Amino acid sequence: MTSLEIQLIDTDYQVEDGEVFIRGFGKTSEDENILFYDREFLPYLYAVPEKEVELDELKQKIEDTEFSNEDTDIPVRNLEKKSLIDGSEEIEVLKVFSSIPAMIPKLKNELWDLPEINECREFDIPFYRRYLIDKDIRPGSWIEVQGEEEEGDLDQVLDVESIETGIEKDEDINWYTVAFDLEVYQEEIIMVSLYAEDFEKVITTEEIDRDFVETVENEEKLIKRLVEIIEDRDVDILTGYNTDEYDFDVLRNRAEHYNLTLAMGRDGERMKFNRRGRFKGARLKGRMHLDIYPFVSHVLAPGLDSETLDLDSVSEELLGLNKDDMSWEEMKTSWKNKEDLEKFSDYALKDSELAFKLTEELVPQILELSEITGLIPFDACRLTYGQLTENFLLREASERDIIASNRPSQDKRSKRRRQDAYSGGFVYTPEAGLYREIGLFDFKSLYPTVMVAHNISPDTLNIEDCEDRFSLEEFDYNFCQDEPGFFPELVRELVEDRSKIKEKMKNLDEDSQEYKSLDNRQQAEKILANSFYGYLGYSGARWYSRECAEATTYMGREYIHDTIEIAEEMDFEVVYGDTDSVLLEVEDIEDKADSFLEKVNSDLPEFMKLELEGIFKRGFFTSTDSGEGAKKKYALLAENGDMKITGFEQVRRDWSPVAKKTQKKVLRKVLENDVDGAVEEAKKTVEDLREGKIPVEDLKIYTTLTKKPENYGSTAPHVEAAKKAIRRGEDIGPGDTIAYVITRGGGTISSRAETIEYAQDYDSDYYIENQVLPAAIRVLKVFGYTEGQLKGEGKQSGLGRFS
DNA sequence: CTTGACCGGGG
DNA sequence: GTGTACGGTCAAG
Repeated sequence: MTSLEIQLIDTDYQVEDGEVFIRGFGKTSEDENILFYDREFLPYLYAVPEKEVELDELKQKIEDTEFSNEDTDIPVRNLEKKSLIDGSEEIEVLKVFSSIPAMIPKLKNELWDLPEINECREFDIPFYRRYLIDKDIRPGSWIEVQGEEEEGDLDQVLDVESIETGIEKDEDINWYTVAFDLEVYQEEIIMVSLYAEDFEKVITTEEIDRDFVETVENEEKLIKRLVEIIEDRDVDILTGYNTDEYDFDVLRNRAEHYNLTLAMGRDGERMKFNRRGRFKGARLKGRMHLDIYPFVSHVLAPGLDSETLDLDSVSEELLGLNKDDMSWEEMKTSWKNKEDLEKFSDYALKDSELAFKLTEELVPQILELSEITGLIPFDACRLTYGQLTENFLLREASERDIIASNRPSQDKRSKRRRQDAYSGGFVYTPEAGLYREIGLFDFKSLYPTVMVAHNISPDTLNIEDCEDRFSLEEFDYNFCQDEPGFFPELVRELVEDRSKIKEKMKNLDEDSQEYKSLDNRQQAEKILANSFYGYLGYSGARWYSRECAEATTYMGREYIHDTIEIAEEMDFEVVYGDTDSVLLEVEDIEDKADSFLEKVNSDLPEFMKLELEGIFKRGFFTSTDSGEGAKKKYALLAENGDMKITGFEQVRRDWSPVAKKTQKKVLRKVLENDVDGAVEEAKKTVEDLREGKIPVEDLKIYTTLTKKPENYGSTAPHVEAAKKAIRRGEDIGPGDTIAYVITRGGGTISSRAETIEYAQDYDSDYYIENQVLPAAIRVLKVFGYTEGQLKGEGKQSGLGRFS
């Protein structure tokens, strides 16, 4: 008998001779790769009997019945009576075991047809996740596996007999991480870049004068070399940016083309895509392939300022780092003409370097999330917010003997979506204009704390037998306050654990490993605590409750209103407010903030708190077309000169650089209280456009071609530009991003769109009227300027010579 | 105003 | 794979 302390990396299951076994991949602190088999775990579901049915009789009936489906026998291996909590009541159910996971959906259908059975539950939980939940195994924590050694390719292979969890071991595993990135030209891989802490490489078919470049004969060798490097370096974590949808897709197609097996995992099997809805995940067994783009888009995006989630903007926001400045056009030209390949290879390497650095920042968070939710890292980094939350809830429910609700049918989901939307956060209508000395105050985790303060939870909603109810006049439902509900209890645990962690962090060196790991844990807890409100209103949720979500936002609005009222009583000018924050203008704000906070916080229930988020020396709010202040569109200027811009066009990619740059300059001048200077900036750009002084680079607008140009029903500039380029022999197809410029001449705008390579001139009027002026006037109209004035026409009609 | 198509990331 | 899971924006109807 061998006993090993390991951390789990990955699990799946296999079926042999009609029997299922779990595979667990892990690692010891001595860097040994471990594979264990667990042959003792069977798939099951819960059968909930009709009310008047005698459980023992039903048990007997199921034992005596031979279930089958289209000539396949559906074995029932075991039956257990269980008492579980369903909402606010306790129910008696049967736990029905079968032989292999694939039998479970079939068994569910057969059982559900029995008149004695009301419904089945928990029949759609992936087998490997069920295993981890039931065994209380969490990736990222130590477990001890005991069993007999077997033959195998990994350092040790065990046929497991027992697993012990909750092992205290003061050691972390340093996962060996490599980021990679492909460069592709005309559907062939021309470069692979790899980046690790101790290693950087670009593999390509050209000779390039760079130390990190390794030249191979052809594309086939290039793929083989990549696989070899992953294997040789025994990579634990392979990462990249959008590698699921792009790099691995290309890699698989090209490997198929050469009849190569992409065996990049630790089990020697071919890489497979896991499909989940509209996403696919490239799964390498026994290694963690963590694509960070899905994590960024599903989990981080709501908290990011950046509107686009491309590698460049995300790295800029999270790391303060940018990609090398090389456009796709330049790259194509470079490869086609075999010129400047050094620059190209630098660019390629930079991409995987950025992906690596982003990984260093995010993977610890992903691994923490994996530990808290108990999902394997592969899942933790790909699931949506709602799915992450649900998996956390499933585990917490199981620990409390709570039986999970079923996932809603497609029909039910669309009904939920169609239901009238309930009101969300309160947004205060600002007065357009310029403000100075602004304090930004916000509630710490408003919705989670509201849920705790009022015990808002699906299992406290409208309980018959209840002493103390929290009712809202507006709604005909109430929440029982007698016992903490499932959701408030979880929020409280997360929030309390989080403040304990933050307390601990105060006494630690910020650069220490312990500080960093605690920081990642509290981040992950914050992510989860904040997800519950959204989850309750998510149509696909098992624990969906429109009432809970609605009551939560309602109370959130109440608290913001109260805060605004207090601010007004204290003679602060309320500039703006959105959901959980207020912007207040007041002289000597530093001095007055404390008494304001004290007043607000003393009125709040325990657990809720308003904080001062920051002080800004100026703020600018624009107006809508009707002239009233616009919501969610403003710019703030901090003491140190940083601008925080929200909602303006300048962050959107379907605007040309010249429009975005001008708008940014105009905003900065305005925030510096120099409106004349702002007008000058706009006028100067208009003039430069007229005189043809603006480089074409600043005029291109990006749009992605999603299908073949001839398949578009409507005309659009990027489609027309693409059609013309194709006629000239360019290789352009679906997936290509078209950089186009509107050129001079007659006809519609679309007919004058040209890809940047063929743009001989540009239509200055188009750029003035449709790009620069709308972007600039969005800001300057607040000061009474019109587009005409910015074009220079205002001089005649305004205060100029005629007045 | 409602409905349906498109789009994200990557090269 | 205990399968098939988004959400926002914009033009067209």
